[in-house]
Amino acid sequence: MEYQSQTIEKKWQEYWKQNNSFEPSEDFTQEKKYILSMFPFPSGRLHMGHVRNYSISDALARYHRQKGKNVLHPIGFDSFGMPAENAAIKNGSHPKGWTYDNIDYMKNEFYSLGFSFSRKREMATSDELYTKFEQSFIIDMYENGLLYREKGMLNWCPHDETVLANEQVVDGCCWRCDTPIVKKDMNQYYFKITKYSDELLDDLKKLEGGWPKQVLTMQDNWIGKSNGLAFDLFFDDESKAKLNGTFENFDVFTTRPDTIYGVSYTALAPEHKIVTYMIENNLLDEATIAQITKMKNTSSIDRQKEKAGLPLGLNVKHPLTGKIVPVWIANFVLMDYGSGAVMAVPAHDDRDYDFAKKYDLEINAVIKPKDADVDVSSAAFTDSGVLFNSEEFDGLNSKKSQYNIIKMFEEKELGKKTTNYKLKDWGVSRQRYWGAPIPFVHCEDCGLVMEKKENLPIALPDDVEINGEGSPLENHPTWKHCACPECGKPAIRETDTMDTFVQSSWYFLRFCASPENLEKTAFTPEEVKYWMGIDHYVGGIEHAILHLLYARFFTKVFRDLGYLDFDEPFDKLLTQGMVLKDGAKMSKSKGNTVDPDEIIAKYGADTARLFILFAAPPTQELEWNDSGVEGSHKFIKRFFDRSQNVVKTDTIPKIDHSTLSKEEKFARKKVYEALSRSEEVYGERYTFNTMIAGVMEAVNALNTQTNSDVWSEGYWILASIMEPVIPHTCWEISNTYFSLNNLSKQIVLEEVFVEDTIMMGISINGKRRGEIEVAIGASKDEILSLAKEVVAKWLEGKELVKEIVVPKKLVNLVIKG
RNA sequence: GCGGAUGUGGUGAAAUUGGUAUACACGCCAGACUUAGGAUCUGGUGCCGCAAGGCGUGGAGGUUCAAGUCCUCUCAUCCGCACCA
Repeated sequence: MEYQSQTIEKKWQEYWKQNNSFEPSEDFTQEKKYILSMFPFPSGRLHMGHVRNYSISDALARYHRQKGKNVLHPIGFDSFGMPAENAAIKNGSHPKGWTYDNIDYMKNEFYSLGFSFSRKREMATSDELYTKFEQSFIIDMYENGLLYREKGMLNWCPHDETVLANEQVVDGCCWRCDTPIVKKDMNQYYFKITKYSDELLDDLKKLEGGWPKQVLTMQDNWIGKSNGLAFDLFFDDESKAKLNGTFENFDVFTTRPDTIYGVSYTALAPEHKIVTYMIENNLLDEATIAQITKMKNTSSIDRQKEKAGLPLGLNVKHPLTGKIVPVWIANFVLMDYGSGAVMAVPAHDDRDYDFAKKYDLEINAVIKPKDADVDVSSAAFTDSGVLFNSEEFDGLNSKKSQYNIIKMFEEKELGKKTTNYKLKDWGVSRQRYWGAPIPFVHCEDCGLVMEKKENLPIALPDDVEINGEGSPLENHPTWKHCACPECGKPAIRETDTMDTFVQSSWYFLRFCASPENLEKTAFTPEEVKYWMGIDHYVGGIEHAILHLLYARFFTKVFRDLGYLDFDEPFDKLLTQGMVLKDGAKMSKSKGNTVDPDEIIAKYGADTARLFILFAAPPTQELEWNDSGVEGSHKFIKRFFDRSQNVVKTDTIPKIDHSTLSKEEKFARKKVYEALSRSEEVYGERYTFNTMIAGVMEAVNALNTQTNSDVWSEGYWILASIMEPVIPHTCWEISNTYFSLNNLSKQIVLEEVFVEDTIMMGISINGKRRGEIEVAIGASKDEILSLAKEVVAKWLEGKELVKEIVVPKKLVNLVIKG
């Protein structure tokens, strides 16, 4: 029989569907594995990145199923989001119809690739049931002070007409459409993720070993914890008078208190409240105000190009020396970090230095290298060192003096030790239609009121006009009008919807819910206790910060709300590399995409899966290569074709190893080597490419002999090992010859590795000069004398200095002269 | 600038603890079978050299009997963060 991918693949896909082959058991006494790939956005069609993602998780799922584990390998769709609305604007489709059509199409693609997902647990986050539970969680979070509404300067994307979280601003532009963002003052809902800053940071330690180092570092940097000193700078009397007595002081933060005697000016962010006050009260001349306004309206990228600022005509007193220090506005001071004001030590900070040089401000060095003088004539000295010109702290090193100076500030109540974070609260409201409505109501009498849980879900109206102008919910004629849940009077429903990252922050918990209970609860404590944490989470590195940080945050919140009792959701994280073509990431705009459907039609799903897992280890980039795909296809054909040598059997053949020929023994050894390598690969290393290479070697070795028992045993095992990679082919072979009995746990027979003789390399001074075959029990002397014979011509006339025998590996002879 | 990686044949890549560098595959070359081959099978293929031999894991040193692997320095590429006080 010739290999017909179409026939075989259709046959088994249908079989798996009919037999519910991949549904997890509800028996919680069994050992479980929860294997999850990051769920996709239903963009329309699968791309190769998806195929790679799910090929990896499917291989792991199928492997553990063979091992007898209770495997949860679910799939869903992250189905709210802007592209559905953009499609609506572009071609008049309805976001809902567009989304669910895409889901249907993509589901078919998934099953045509043979992925072993639990069909009963399929879901989409835009399902009303999902929204219902999510809104309920939101209410809980609000009640517990983890969600709040506040007016603030927000990142606004003028193109998408919506607010963005700090995390969604990339290089000052919208992460989705690349439009430069502007700041806008408006009301917004926030999750209090900063409450968990320390825990999110500290628990990264628990993930070491399970998560890639790079991701841990990225999260660490993102949280951006830094320790230092915060203290107040007081205005002199003249400045106080200028400010009409409204401000006495402002506070600053520094991580380098050791440099404090070098302060020669201070700087405020242009958005600082003192600056705002001065502008509003006409304390600055028009030219200055114009400059400040211009500075504020400059994008963050442009602001970075050159340091700029201007003096405010105010002075503060140095907290230790009492010296008068001028106050400036500087464009490099960020309003949203620390207090939006800094003490400037140009001698020991690059930014302060540039600024001081530009405006000819004092540069006072107070730190010098341990055994040298400091020179700040051309650049700041930013290393730590030894203090001088620092009164009582002279001669101390930076570290020691930091401690002492903070202590002194605290004793004199001038300031205190402080920790700052880059992490900000997560702004979650979006002025869009296709998202989960935020379940609140604005009542004139009662203020902001939560919706009652029995009224959930607050579902989206279907009859909306989506034209890209404003918020469709805001513009809807009736939807927002409702009765206040508290007093019953007419009120206005919140028209903002939630950031889609809210849905992806808990979907993995929803998958734990038994299909029987879907209507009743989001999930039960027993269900999540059994299935979580996720044993393997597979996805792209692009989610290293946003999604993974938010999901960790939600897990901790849910723990504190009593829904679950663990700290971290993802035990092991596998970040797959990108799929490239011609050296660049596959993308429609570059026109270098390969359509999975076409590959399936031409070669079959198994070929696509094999190529993807064989061409590179999963964490590395994968270069798409058409002839490589051909090669994978050829191997499957050959593997299928050679199965003719197998004799039908329901149990693995028993073979007396001692009676076999050399080739037969070798073939068995290769088969079992492939098996033991597969254990390592599926269990811990995930380098599927090496495992597949091992199987290819085994097939090559089987091909050098004709013993039908050896063939049958070999295929019994190889079809089992390869089933997670090329499931259709392996089920076909296993069904034809083994009644599927071989798709189960395999046992490594150590006897096949026992050999009578062994090859050893001979090297002289570390250079390979020959090899010998020695009996397995040969003594060191026997080995040495044999080795010397083989390399006799190299030893002639030389003095033998040392002899090293590494058992079963090699002999190294050291010679001189 | 800070942080994280990665550098091995013509190509994708192996080498688990320092122990025969280049497994497996692609490509290429030769042969077989074929009306034909972009099918299939068999063999060859790191580089230089007729050979003996020499040289080879980005580069330079070092440790070791032995280094792709460990140490020091350096170069290149990729990714992330980036005026974070």
